[in-house]
Order: sequence, then structure tokens, then C-alpha cells
Amino acid sequence: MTSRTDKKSQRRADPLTRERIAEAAVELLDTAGERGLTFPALSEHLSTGPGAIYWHVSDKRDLLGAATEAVIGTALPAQPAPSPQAQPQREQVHAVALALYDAIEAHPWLSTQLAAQLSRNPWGPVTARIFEGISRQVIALNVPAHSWFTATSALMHYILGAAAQNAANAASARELGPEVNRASFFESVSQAWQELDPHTYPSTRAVASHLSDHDDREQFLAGVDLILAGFAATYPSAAERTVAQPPRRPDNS
Amino acid sequence: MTSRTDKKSQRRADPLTRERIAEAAVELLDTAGERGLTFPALSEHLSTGPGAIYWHVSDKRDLLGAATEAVIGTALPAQPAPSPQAQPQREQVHAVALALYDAIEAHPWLSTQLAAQLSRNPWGPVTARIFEGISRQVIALNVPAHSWFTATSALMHYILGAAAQNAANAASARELGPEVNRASFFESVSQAWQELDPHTYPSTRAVASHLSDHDDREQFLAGVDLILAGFAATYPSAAERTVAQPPRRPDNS
DNA sequence: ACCTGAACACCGTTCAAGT
DNA sequence: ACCTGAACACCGTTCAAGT
Repeated sequence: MTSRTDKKSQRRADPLTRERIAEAAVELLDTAGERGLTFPALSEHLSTGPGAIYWHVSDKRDLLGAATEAVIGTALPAQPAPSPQAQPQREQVHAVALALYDAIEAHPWLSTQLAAQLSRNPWGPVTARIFEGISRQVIALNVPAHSWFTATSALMHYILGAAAQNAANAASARELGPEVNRASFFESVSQAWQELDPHTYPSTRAVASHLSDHDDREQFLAGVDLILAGFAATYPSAAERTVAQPPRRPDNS
Repeated sequence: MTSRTDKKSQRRADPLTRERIAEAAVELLDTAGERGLTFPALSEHLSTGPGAIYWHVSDKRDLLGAATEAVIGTALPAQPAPSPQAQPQREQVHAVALALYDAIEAHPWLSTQLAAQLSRNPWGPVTARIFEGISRQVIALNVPAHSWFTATSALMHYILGAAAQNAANAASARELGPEVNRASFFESVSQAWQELDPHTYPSTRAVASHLSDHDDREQFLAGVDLILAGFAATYPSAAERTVAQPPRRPDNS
């Protein structure tokens, strides 16, 4: 494990690299949250000085980018060949969606960073990896070429937005105490919504009263299916690919 | 306009209020960007000290929240009565979607703040206003009650995500010089994507090659229509509401 | 009740100096 | 080439003191 220059006076056990720094940053972000990632804290974690970090990373944005890249890289591994048609199409879409969903739930800070990458760096590796994962499905779904971008966008924005929302809910629920399950969290949000002014917020109140204690992942996938149904309905060529499956309940009831 | 105590020694022309502070914050955010909103800058803008601002606002998060509220309040005015069926349903959805789209394009910092509000404060006025605007459409669309939340989520996340993406693109294009139009911006992104590794990013490259020089708003609405089509296909009761319209091209070609 | 402005704690970033 | 750590600029927040 130690390097070949195994003298007693080697500078450090293992030298700093952008990757090691990214890992440490992820750890800090997961542990202490977005506010917990500071150069002083990270320096101490790596037992070095802030200057050393700046040698490998250009600034804090770059540091956060490296952390994001590290997580996305393992959550959405590069798949060279358009994956074989082993799974039915719908399940492949679900797999990509859930990979992102789980990554964001495990690292709540990720949702902010992904949004930042999307907007700041649409040609960066993070954006490309996500876009690739989703557009591959869209193409396989026989969406016509002129609509690839629209369809991918719709799916991607829903996935990232809903996953972020779920992660935030999970974090809020966690704050209410580890013993409280999701049910009581939804209960409390539902209740807060019910207390809105009936005159200005009639529909929100109505929706709140129908917020069943659903399974979050099922709910998330129901949204994905809703958009897939939109593809099938809008592009006849895409229809057989998704609709030919055994008809699945599109939502909880 | 001046208060009743109209002595020469009144402390200031107009006293600070949360609203005046929010307005000034919006101005700073629009002018100088997210990084430009600092307490020193805001204090000077209002010709006061930082302490005065803290009397009306609890901290910076609250300050940003007030700014967000101010913008959303005018972009999405409260509509007491479920708006009359004057317009066809699809156009009402478009109207809400475009209101958010335009607000985000005019205030690019808004997209980050809306995401923050959604996750931190799901029961706050900003979230409620947006949710109300969209869920009202979903309900009017005859989506069944147990799917109101899913359907509203799908539409909302797409709208906010796509609008944010557009605002970011617009900002990037602006940076390339005021004379460059959107076309050349899309050209450059498309080109950057084309240079990705063909082995790992085949689909992204394929999509890039079909990135026509579209109208951004049309593209955005095409995505909305895609999701509406999903409603119609998934919930038979919703079908006649959206499908009965003169069939509109769902996308540019 | 509302405002003033100095003071404090803290963080991102730089840089001359080391190995 | 890579690391050290002190120093700087700047910002969020507080607070004793004013009106």
C-alpha cells in the first residue's frame, strides 16, 4: 500500500489527489451538510493546509464539482454499449431513474449541486452522464429524433426535481426524530396545507386531503410512468414499446 | 405620502419595511447576481446599517426568502376563484407554466431559491402559491383524486427544471456577447456535446446532432404538452379535456 | 419600536517560503 | 511538482448605545 519510496521521511502516507480530496469532501458533506464543507474543516480532515487543496482544486465551486462528479460516477457508471435489451424498456427507465433517486436520497446536498452543474456546465461530465443515461432510454423508446431533446428534458427534470423533493422530505422527517416514520411527516405537511386559506388555496387543500400514506418510491415511479405514457400517446412509434407491457397500475390508489 | 409626524427631524424619508428591503434585494440580485447580494451592499443601497436590516429580517436565508416571495407574488398573483372556464384548459396550463418561465428568465437567481423553498419550506407561501397554480389545473383536467399529487408533481418539477435550464442558457448566451443570438449558443453546446467520447456518450451525441435551432418557449411548451398527454393517456377521465382540442403539433419538427 | 455602526467570528483565497 | 501555514479581504451576525 505504501509507495516505493518507503523512507522514513516521506511527506505523507498517501499523497493528495483530486480524487482523495473529492472523497473527503463527500464525507464531510454527508456528515456535516453543505455548511460543514469548509476549507479549514477539509484541511484538518486531510491533515494538511488549505493551500495544498488549492493545488489540486481551483476553488470551492471546483471542489463541489469534484464531489458531485465522484458520486455521480459511481451512481451512474458509464455503460459503453447501449445496454442489451435484456430488461423490458420500462424497467430500464426505472433503473436509471432510481439510480439518481437513490443517489440524491443518500446525499441530499447532491440535488443543489446537480442543478448547479446543469446550468453552469451543460457540457460537463456530470451533465453528460445524466443526459446520456436518460436520452439512451428515450431513443430506445422510439421517440422520433426531432423530439429527443424535449422528451429527455421532460424526463430528466421530473426525475431530478422529484428526487430532490423526496430527499428534502426525508431530511425533514429525520429531523423530527429517528423514530418518526414517513407517515407522520406527511401527516404534518398535509395538516399544514389544510390550514391554508381556503379562499386562496382551495386546490392545494384538496390535494392535501388526498395525500395518502404512499410509498415514496412507488409514487416517484408513477410520475415516471406518467411521462412515459405521454411519450406513447404523443409519438405513435413509441407506443408499442411502453404500452405492450402487462398493464401496470400507474399510481397507488 | 409622508407620515403624520412631518417634522424636519424624521429619521428617514420612508421607513424600512420587510417589503422595501425585499425590493432592494431583488434589485441587487437582478443587477449584481446572487453573489452581489451582501449585507454591506444592501445596507448602502438602503442607506442604513446592517443592524437595521436585521430588525426586519432574521437572517440571510430569510432575506432571500422575502425576495423570492416578492417576485412570485407578482408573477403568480393569488386568484381567489378557480378561474372561469373562459380559456380552454390547455391554454390555462400554458399560462401558469409561462408565468413561471418568464419570472425565472427575468430573475435567474430565482430558480435556485425556488428549489430551496420547495425543499426547506414545503408549506410556505411560495410553495403554496406555485402548487396551487398547478394543482388547480390538474384538478380541472379531471385527473382522479388519488393521482392529484403525482400529476401536480410531474408538471411542477418539469416546469421549474426546464425553466431553470432555459434561464441558465439565456445567461450563458448573454455572456458570449449581446450580439450573439441563441442560435450560436446552441450551436456551441451542440458542438461541445458532439466532441464527447462516442463510445461512452453515443446518445447524447445523437441528440446533439438533432438540436435544431428551435424557439425556446415552444420547446418548453412542447414538454408541458407531453406531460398533459401523459395525463390524458393514463386517466381516461382526463382525456376529453385535453385531447378534444384541435390537435396541435406537440413539437417543432 | 426602530435604527446606528463598530466589533467579532469565520471562511475563501493568496502567496512567499519550504521540500 | 507539491506542500506549509500565516496573512488578507470580505461577509454574516451581534450588540451596546442611541432616538
